[in-house]
Amino acid sequence: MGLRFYNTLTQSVEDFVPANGNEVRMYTCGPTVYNFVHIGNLRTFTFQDILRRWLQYRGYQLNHVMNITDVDDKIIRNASKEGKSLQEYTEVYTQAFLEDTGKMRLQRPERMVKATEHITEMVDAIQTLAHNGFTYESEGSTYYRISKFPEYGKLSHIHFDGMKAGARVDVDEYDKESAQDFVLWKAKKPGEVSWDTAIGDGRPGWHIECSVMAMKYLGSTLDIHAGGIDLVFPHHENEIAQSEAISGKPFAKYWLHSEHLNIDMQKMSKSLGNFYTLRDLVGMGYSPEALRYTLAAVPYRKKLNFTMEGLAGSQTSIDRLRNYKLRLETDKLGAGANAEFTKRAADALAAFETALDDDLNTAEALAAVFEYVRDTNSAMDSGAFLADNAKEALAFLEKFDAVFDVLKPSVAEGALGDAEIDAKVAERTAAKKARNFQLADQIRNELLELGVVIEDTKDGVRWKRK
RNA sequence: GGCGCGGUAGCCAAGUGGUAAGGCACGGGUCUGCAAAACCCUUAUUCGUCGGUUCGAUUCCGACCCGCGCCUCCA
Repeated sequence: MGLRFYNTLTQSVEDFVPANGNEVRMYTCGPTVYNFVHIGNLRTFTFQDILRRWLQYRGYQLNHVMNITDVDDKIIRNASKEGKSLQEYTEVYTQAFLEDTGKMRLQRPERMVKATEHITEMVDAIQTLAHNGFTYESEGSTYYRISKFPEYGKLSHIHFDGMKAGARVDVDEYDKESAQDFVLWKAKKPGEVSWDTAIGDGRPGWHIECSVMAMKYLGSTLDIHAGGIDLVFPHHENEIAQSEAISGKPFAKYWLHSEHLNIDMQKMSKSLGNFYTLRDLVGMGYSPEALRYTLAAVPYRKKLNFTMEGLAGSQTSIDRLRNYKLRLETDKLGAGANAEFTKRAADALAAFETALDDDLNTAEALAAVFEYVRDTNSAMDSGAFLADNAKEALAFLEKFDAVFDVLKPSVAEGALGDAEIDAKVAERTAAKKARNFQLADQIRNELLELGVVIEDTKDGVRWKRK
């Protein structure tokens, strides 16, 4: 079976077949730049990164657009509170976003686009919607009339025919004809940033930017649209309503949504004091790779229960893989290949690929890796694992890392260069040979303080940076 | 009230109508001048509860209990 994804639109797992051969046109909802990204945001972006990498692994050519929302209520409020312009304020968090996602090793989309740089296109789109009869004006704002779009609710599978008892309704939005109608263009309020346009002086509603930018750069029907599960309603539902009312075509074929994470079984929130950004965790001594691994290891449609114990465990898991790689590179193995392990390498790779093809089952993919690592570690001990098998293992690790990208340490190299460390290690080895253990231990401790760990193995001494 | 997700070893977590992956932690061991590091082994007769279907269910069906999400801004 080939690559397949769970599609929110159809609520089923479907074979993935993009419209144009190998090209994948993908749009993902990026950050609203009013703060540093927290680990919940990063779960979604890490999922999107795994998705990107797996599509590439499978030979697809990506054309991925991500938006940056740089105008919205929170941004306007916070910017004015700090006495900054919109640009000054959002620039800080846009840069921080790029830095943080870089540390997380998230690939950059082919194109990142800002809402404020597409005001003209949004106005055009709203005028087209007006022309097609999907809008109405009220007190200077323009609204989308949901009743004109019968398929409204098809993504979130919410039925709006007849309000249910208990459903909450915005009572104060009296200027809307219907509670589900949403704003396309908000009339200017005193003191707020605004654009004076053909449809009035104001600013865009939240949803229109994504419809406009997605269609501008990717055409009227996307292959994949992805985001966090909370965006299904209303954001993505509204994007569909807007886009399809403009183009008359399906907006996206596959809708992929990632689940949220909890912290120690509870929702992450500032009031509970369990709210973390990448910067917080790095400040506590955790590596970005440990977070990356933690977020990637649980399949994206499962709620992820984030714990500090789990984060530390991820670092240990990564270390184990790094040690394994180091061992493959340094152990003195017999020449040739053991056919048994050639087969196991192929089997492990097949299991790895099958798991990721199945709606990105990262947990199962990792199981395939670790099972192989354990088997071959034992075989290296027994001598059954030969030099060419090690090459196969390294090739497998390379494929693993093309997706998970956790093997390369991101810690600074520290004060010592490789040559200096080699010299120190040689000095210690000589001391050991002379049975001057006091000097040997002293050198070992010195190196340890500089973040270098010495390992005595049956094939000699090797070292690594901690 | 509507829609949806989940409850598998101390923790994280995969999975299937045929008898429970993997990771972390704990414990044990190998190696070692001692250590460290590394590596290996061990850990669920059992998959929320109660019924049903079946030769057989953790896996299907029903009921119930518990936790969570969305329906309003939210990754």
